[in-house]
Amino acid sequence: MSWAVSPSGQVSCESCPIRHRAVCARCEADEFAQLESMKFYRTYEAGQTILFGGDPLEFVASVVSGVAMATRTLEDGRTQMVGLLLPSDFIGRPGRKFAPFTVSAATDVRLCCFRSKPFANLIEATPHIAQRLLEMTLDELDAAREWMLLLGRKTAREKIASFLAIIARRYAALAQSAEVGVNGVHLPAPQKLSFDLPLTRESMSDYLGLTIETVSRQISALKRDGVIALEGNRHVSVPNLDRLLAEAGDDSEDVLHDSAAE
Amino acid sequence: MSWAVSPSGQVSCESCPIRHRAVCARCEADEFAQLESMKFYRTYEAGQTILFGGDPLEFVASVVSGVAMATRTLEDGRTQMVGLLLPSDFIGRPGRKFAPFTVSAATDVRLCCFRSKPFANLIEATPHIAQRLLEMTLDELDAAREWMLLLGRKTAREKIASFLAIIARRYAALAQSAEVGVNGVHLPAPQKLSFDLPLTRESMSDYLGLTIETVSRQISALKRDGVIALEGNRHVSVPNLDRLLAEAGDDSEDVLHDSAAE
DNA sequence: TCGTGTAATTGACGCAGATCAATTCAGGAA
DNA sequence: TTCCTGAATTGATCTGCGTCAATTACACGA
Repeated sequence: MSWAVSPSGQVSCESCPIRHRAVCARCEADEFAQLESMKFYRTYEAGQTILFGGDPLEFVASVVSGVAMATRTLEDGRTQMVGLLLPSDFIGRPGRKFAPFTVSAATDVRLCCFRSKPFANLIEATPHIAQRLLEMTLDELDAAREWMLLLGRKTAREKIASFLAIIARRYAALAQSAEVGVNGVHLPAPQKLSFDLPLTRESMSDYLGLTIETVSRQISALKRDGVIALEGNRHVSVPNLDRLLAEAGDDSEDVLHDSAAE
Repeated sequence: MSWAVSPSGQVSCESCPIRHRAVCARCEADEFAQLESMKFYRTYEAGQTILFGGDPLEFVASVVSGVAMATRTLEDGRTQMVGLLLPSDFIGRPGRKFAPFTVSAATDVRLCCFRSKPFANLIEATPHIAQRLLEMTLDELDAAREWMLLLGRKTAREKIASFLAIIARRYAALAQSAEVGVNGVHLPAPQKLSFDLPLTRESMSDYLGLTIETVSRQISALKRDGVIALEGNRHVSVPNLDRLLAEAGDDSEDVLHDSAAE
């Protein structure tokens, strides 16, 4: 099994960077105290497997920092990423006993963990956690549907452009809610932004349903065409976000800016 | 807008075919009475649009009978199905104001509808509905992840075989829970089954991220190879389910038989 | 600073599935 | 039954992405 990395220093929930976005976001003081007493941290290095598909699920967790990947694999080794887990995202399902996919660390990752059983009990008792979990699950389902459109119908170039737009947007949201730079993201001005890719080319190919070579070629093509610029392999800057969005081929960025708030 | 079809006879929840699977499955008598007083039915003919993407969402609904499709479309018309809605499946999201995708009827469809606002209020008040909705949403997310693996990494032949397996399995589950034949499904013996396809070839191509021609060719190939037999265009029989599952290429049907029950 | 191993790029070529174009088939109306 | 119309099949050809195979670039430790 896999919970193999040294735990490290506890952090107070008060100062937790994902306090207002994670599954605990809506908790009242008493619920919060319960969670705080149950929680423990795990850290993983880039490349480590956090959880093998099919393994018994003894924990659920929130991603505190770093990026993790959920992947599914066919018999012959073809693999598809089915979830990209950024800070505040939740891993696990109350009541589920076995992992339906493999989870691994794309960068160094810190998780805030809870034992499955007590967490499931807590959910029964505290509607605020269940409510927030429903909200997050519905958001994830929206993202999955957009991802399906990408996988089924977009060209390789559109896939790359879409991926870059997704990363830029999600990091921008994180940076905004934390009000600090995260993972090397900077937002100097609206319309010009730059960020580090959290994934290798191989992981990008697993995300997009492409080969590593096609990913590389299309990134080169977007660079050649001036849609993006690269510093090193990982750092991307986007001189014109609208141009990138146009390359992504979506009919408009409407739809997903509809908030779930009542 | 779109709620354009004649309502028809009310049905008591007691005798509702989706009573034990839909969003109302876990309700107590009093919650149930509230739902019953709020509900109203809508029916749609095969091919009708139920809801256009971007339209204001005034209702949520459960599919009572028939099959509906959620689809997203790119500017140039490329279309991807992002949800296949069978009886008991839920349409809508509490708090969402606009439809993030188009919903249309693949067969004649009957919906059990609730106005959004009162339904959202009810959810706040009754944890059993929210719990059930969370469970259903998590199931849908599992299905979306399997679908992503299919779209990103499976060959055309594997996609067709997977689709047939999914339809067979979901209908089998429905038939089981209703204990009656549904939509022409029969289960004469374990290992030999037959059913009607609820989708046209075009809808199948939208589901699978293929063209209609490729769908047709691969169905012909599976028939030629004896994996399936056809009567007419819609009725499929599967002489050997294991053979079909092997063609679908999944590493095993493990994973998804893990129940969400505690 | 220099190696060294892994990640990424680039090129040549092949093929699965898309596209374009006829037929053929199925099922409902008269 | 026969006609008629949209759905489905089948064939010929094209092409975007995958596959195979070298380089080349980069990050990291000595």
